[in-house]
Amino acid sequence: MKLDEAKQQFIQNWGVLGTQWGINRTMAQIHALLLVSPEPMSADEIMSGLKISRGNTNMNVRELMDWGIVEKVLKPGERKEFFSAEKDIWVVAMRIIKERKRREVEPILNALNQLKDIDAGKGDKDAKQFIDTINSIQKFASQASKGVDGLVKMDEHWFAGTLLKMFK
Amino acid sequence: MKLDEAKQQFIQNWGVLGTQWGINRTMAQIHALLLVSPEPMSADEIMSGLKISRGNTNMNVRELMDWGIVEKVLKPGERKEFFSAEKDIWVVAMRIIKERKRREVEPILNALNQLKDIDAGKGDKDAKQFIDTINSIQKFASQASKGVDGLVKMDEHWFAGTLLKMFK
DNA sequence: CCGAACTTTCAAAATTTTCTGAAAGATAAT
DNA sequence: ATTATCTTTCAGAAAATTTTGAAAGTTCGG
Repeated sequence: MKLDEAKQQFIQNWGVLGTQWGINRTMAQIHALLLVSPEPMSADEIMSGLKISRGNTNMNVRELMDWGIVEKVLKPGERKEFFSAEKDIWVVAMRIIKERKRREVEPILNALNQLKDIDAGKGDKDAKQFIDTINSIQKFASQASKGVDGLVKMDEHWFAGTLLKMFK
Repeated sequence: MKLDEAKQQFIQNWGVLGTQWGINRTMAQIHALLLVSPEPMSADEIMSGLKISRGNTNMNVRELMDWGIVEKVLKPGERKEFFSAEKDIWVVAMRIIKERKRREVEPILNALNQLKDIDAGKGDKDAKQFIDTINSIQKFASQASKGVDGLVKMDEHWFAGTLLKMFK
């Protein structure tokens, strides 16, 4: 298989995986493209590389930057902006997990809290069961959330230097 | 807040969370509805509870059963089928994680394997870098995958009885 | 200031995903 | 074997998401 062909395949696969995980296809593809590009790429290069419009490119690159897994790179003497993806997959995964937790899990946890505030007669079986369900979801989510924090913190500190090299 | 109101809210929230994680809104809502229902529900009850069509109901209930987090329950002397959700959130989470791994992560890992098969000259820098990237993704994914297996196995065995009670 | 080079925005169009409802398929009682 | 009850299917409709591209905005050198 030719190199370019392999890159192309990789980009497609990454796009599909993205969709399945609730990320839009193009965003995942741009990420893949940058991942396998030895050099930072300009908006125009991304556009022609993936055959997508300027607006689409701009929008999704910006979102990738929000996620902290793509950065803007300026080349001296060039007017254009270039973009490059974080190449360390472990770092990418940590950022994504951390960010999803912040954006999605935390708001839900808050919302759940309000739900426990129910007017119920003393012996109201149903209300009790409902509150139990909510409680158990909360307990689970907050444990998971702590687990993530732990992982991230580990990574940010010394652990990064040693054990985690195994993942690379 | 009234109990029904709270349930309603919960269902909506769960629907939103589902969308963000690549699960369709209705499926998540049906799951939520069953989660907070003290009794198993029939297709008709789900339809009227969520104001959705029969087809939609049938399709999504079936999918939830595929995921192993909802089951069909037959009541003696009733012609209808009833459905009930797994109430233990830890079990739900394990099933989902395990299933997503099987359906999504494993196929990608396979696909990646083929990509390393590249015709490259000996000193081909670019090809080398590409292969490195693919390798590191594979290594990461397979570690993560093993981690999941470990978690699941733990859960299936004795651990369930002890430490994991913390999550409930 | 002006204009060239580039980036951002956003309304409308295209695409993808989800949902509906009627028809066809089961199953069981009579 | 007929009918009543319930489930499944699926083509077309509706809704949601994504993409486009042209116009507006920005920035910089001269």
